Amino acid sequence: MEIANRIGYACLNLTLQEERKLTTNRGMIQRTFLAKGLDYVSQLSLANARDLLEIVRWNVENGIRIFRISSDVFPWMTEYRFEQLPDFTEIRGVMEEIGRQPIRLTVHPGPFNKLAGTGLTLDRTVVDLEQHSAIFDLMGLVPSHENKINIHVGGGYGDKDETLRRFAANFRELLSENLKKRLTVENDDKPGVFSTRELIPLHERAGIPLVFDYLHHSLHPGGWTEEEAFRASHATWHDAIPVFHYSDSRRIWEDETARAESHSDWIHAVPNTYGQVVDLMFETKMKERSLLRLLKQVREGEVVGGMPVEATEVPA
DNA sequence: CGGGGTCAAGTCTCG
DNA sequence: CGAGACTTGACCCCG
Repeated sequence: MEIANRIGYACLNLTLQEERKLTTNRGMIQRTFLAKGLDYVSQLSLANARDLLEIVRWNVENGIRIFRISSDVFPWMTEYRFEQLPDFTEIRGVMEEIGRQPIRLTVHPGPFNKLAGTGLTLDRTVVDLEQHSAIFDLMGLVPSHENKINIHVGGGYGDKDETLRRFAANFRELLSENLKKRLTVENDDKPGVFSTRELIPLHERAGIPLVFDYLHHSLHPGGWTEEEAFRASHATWHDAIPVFHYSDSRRIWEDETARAESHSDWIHAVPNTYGQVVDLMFETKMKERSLLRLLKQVREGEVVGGMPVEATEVPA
């Protein structure tokens, strides 16, 4: 039995963190960065990369075939180029080995990235996105949406149509070819920003594939049913299997006092994929543990959360 | 060495 | 009008 083409989770492996103290999030505050500089950055980056390789291998061994890499592997990466790090050769060796693993790797740059922004905000966004793209270059990965760099538009600026025009123009004019081939945009969960329906013009203008997030859609459907938004998003992908994001609402399943948009610890329902092939990124607090539990439930033929379990194969 | 205050960035929403 | 949230807690100082 299979839930989706591939399934995955984001950034953090609780099992390896607890059992072997593995983490890819070693970082430093600004004061330390200014005091210690690139030597210390290099040291932490190498340690992060080595742990990332272990985590990626663990995923492959456990039937997990997509993984979102943390944006914290290279601390303060907007302030230097990777080639400047003293341990660059060694770091590159580890990153190349990560790139050779049979797993789909993605990133999700942070909420400060505003490609529809202006001035210094826009400048910083371009640098941050380019560095995420440079990570995939470092891993030797051919540019495509297989390794998506996924962001939100992240602001309506009072005029959504004009905002999307600015986003598309900045995309065309300011980004490298490799980055353009990797960038995707995700529907947001609040009326002030962009639902899937509102993002369609962005795809039409710039050819950017749309990531469909089920929970965000439920909070901000923007006049479309889940199936409409799912199918419209699915149709925007041409060079890779779509990656869609799924999380259950903590309020509905685990704690009625939680905010509706907060993510649950566990996976309670399997999303409807409408007969289409997708890769699913699960955003749960229990990370790989919630996926292992789901895979076990599927193997044992349980119907998860009363929803149909789809398709046909799960690793033993 | 454990606990708590603090930590780059933008934008929106809520209290 | 300030705090909290966002894809992800971790750093660092002090007692």
